[in-house]
Amino acid sequence: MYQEAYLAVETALKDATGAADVLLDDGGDHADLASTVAFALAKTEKKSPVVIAGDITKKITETLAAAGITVSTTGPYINFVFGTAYVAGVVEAAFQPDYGQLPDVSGRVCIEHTSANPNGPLHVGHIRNSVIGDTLSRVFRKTGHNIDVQYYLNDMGRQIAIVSWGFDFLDIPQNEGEKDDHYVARVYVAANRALKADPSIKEEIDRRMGLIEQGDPETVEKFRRAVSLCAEGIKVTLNRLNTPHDRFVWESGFVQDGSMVKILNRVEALPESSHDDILAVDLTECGFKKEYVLRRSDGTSVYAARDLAYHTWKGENFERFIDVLGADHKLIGAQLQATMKLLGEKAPEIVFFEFVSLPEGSMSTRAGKFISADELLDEVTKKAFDEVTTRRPELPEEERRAIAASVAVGAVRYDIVRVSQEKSTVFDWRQALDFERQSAPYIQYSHARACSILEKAGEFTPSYALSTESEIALAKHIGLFPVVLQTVMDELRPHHLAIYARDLADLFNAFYHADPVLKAEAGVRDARLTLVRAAQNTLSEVLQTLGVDAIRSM
RNA sequence: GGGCUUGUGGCUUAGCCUGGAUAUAGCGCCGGGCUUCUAACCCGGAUGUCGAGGGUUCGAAUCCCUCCAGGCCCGCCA
Repeated sequence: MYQEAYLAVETALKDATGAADVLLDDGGDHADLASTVAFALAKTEKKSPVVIAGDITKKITETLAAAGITVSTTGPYINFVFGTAYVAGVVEAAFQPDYGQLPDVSGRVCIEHTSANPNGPLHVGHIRNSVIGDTLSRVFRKTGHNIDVQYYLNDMGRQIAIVSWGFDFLDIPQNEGEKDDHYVARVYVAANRALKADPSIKEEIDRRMGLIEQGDPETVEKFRRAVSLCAEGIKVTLNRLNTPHDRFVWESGFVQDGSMVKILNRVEALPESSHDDILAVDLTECGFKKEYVLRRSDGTSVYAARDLAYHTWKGENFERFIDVLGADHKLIGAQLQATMKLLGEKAPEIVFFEFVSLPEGSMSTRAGKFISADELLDEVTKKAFDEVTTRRPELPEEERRAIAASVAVGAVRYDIVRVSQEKSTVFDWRQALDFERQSAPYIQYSHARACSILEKAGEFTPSYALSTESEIALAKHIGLFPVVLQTVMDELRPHHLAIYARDLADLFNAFYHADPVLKAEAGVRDARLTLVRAAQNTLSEVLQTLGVDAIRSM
């Protein structure tokens, strides 16, 4: 709908002016679209922009009127307002199930997100990765992509060697009811403490690192057990957050199947590679000062080597592959991309997000200094349950618990996704526990209100004759949903969708207060019910794309 | 030291890539609104040197340069 209207305006302006770029933007409060092309033409035509704007308006008014678009001039600005046909078209489209869903496109897309080291539970920093990655995944699905969501499990790292040492030498039993990943973190923290107190332990850790690379069965089994235990706990948290993965890819798999050695052999053949005693790629040509080390002088490989093999595999199986990574991976990520290109392989697209820190400083799993995602979810759920109990004491406890769970996940996700990813943030309990405007519960509440109206209304005949200011504003915003999805796709920045959802809820609430629905006279009632249904459907689709439950009552 | 990145009312934040009409919202503050479709709501008000300075332009929060401040990275760790 929007695309067609945009195109009609653009074509008319191009025909009238002959300009290649007719400088269209969204018009803000003034209009649905606005052009500042008159400024640009003022130089060449040696006339004032105001006169030019007037002339252009005269030329195109009639053509666009046929398309239901009103043209007007305010000083040098040419404004375009979409008419009733557009509004009706939007509401009709949004009335359909799956509004915003685009037809399937060919080519598989891999999105890798979270991929936190399995040495402890996910904390509030990790889940920024999960929420951004999962929201992008949902937007990709919504726009017709066949996607595979992956978690890369670093099961060969030093921290796993430390955990496995802790399990062998520290007698730390699991507490009653303690979640597996939290238990692993406790062992990890204790092992690190022991390591600090007695540096000779380092030798044993190094020995394990060598054994794991050689594929020593006993060591492999020890690592595997520790990693599995932690990963199972992490999966529970991911499911709670509505950020599930299609598969977990084990780092060690690329050593075992020989693909890492294969890719390292190809790297050795590169003119940019140096292999006196280590294997490294010289990336100074690509603007990097540091060489990219893949194999140590003792012959063992580093993480980057497995990463190269993993991404080569992705390139063989996916049209596009996107990694969501913390900003601390910017350098290593760029080096990976550069090396993949030198090898003639497709490079990953990388979405970076900045860090979440605590008011007292940055988080550290090793130091046990973090707020876990589980703790956050528990606290928010508790608050949500109290809220729902205050507001809806008549509901059975089971239902109140279900609402609280949906509200809590929504609140946590929205609090994260609403901020653009390039901003570093400080975790704030007050904000996390705020269920008012600019929160998912606010949007969920609008949706529940719409559902409530529709339930009370019963059957009605769809009608598209809208006229009041708040009706039109709401309908027009509904029409922007597909545009916003496209923006998120283009920029790989999901916060746009969060902002859109908040604005949509704002407009629905304004309409709700300004224009009565059920009590309106017959004809108006049908039209408003149609709008409510379209708004409810859009809110539901947006919430689902944000990974938030569109609950019907709260 | 070098690289990347952020700086918008007291706090949090959109807009910046692709320059344009009174800079987007929330929290907090002040004042109103529940006999009316769910008040997790709505309406109104106060609060801004868009980090600082220079430049480009008819026009700069937006582009360029310099500086200041915060975050991240610069390992034969992952």
